[in-house]
Amino acid sequence: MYICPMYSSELLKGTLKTIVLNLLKEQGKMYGYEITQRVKMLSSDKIQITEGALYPLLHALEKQGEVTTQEEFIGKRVRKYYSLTEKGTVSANEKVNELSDFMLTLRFLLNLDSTSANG
Amino acid sequence: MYICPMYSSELLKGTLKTIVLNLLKEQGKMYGYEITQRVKMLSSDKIQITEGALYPLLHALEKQGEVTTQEEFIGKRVRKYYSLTEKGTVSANEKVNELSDFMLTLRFLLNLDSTSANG
DNA sequence: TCATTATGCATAAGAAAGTTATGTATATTT
DNA sequence: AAATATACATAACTTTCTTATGCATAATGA
Repeated sequence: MYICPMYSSELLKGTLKTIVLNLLKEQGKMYGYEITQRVKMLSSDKIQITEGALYPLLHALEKQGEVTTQEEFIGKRVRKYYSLTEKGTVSANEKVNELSDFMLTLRFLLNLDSTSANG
Repeated sequence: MYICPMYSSELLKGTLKTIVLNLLKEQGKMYGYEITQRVKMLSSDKIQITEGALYPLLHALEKQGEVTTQEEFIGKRVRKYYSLTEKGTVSANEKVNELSDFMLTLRFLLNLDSTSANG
């Protein structure tokens, strides 16, 4: 049986924060578990954000004033929703632009550019 | 005066090994300093590989049998040339393919696949 | 009904892979 | 002569993950 391989973990390093900020920007507000599931789904299981990586990141973003939180109770269980502040929105845009630029540079460095005019 | 900004260092993590293996594959053989300079040039100074990152990586690659070395003297100064073994060539191809795939996934995740011509 | 899986948060210990700093030495440029 | 460039190497430290653990509620299935 074929197991869809995840990317080696080094690759996620450095992009996780960008992914999370961008999701929050697009979705308005999300809670931690939801973020892990959405990334898993959107990446066809090739990116699985671990809780040990995500929650500390979210806490750090809150501490730095890039996100605010809002708790909601589903029955007896709490959900902690995160949404971007203005600062976080700026940061999200910057991060996405930088990563996009970086990927262009990488494509050039690795000679991955198709023969046509784009890149 | 405008300083061309380097990418935040997290981004390089996870891609350095791929970059080095791919350069060696394309160039046949290279020495450490040459690698740093080529990446700097090809990236318009936006990626600067530090020696503290590069040399330990090259030593690890040699230990794992992915590269072999060959010393050459330029006057009294030594240059240590690295070239890929067969194993290293396989590894280079795998790494580049994985990174390429990962970037596609990222573009999708981050909604960077604009319908128009730019990104 | 009881076990398993899913949902949902959190944190601590450890590993990986960089940065920064330092060291040594030769060659070139100003 | 001093500064910069070339060329290697390694140690201490930091960042940022993974892995492991813990707690608790909800849903599913045998």
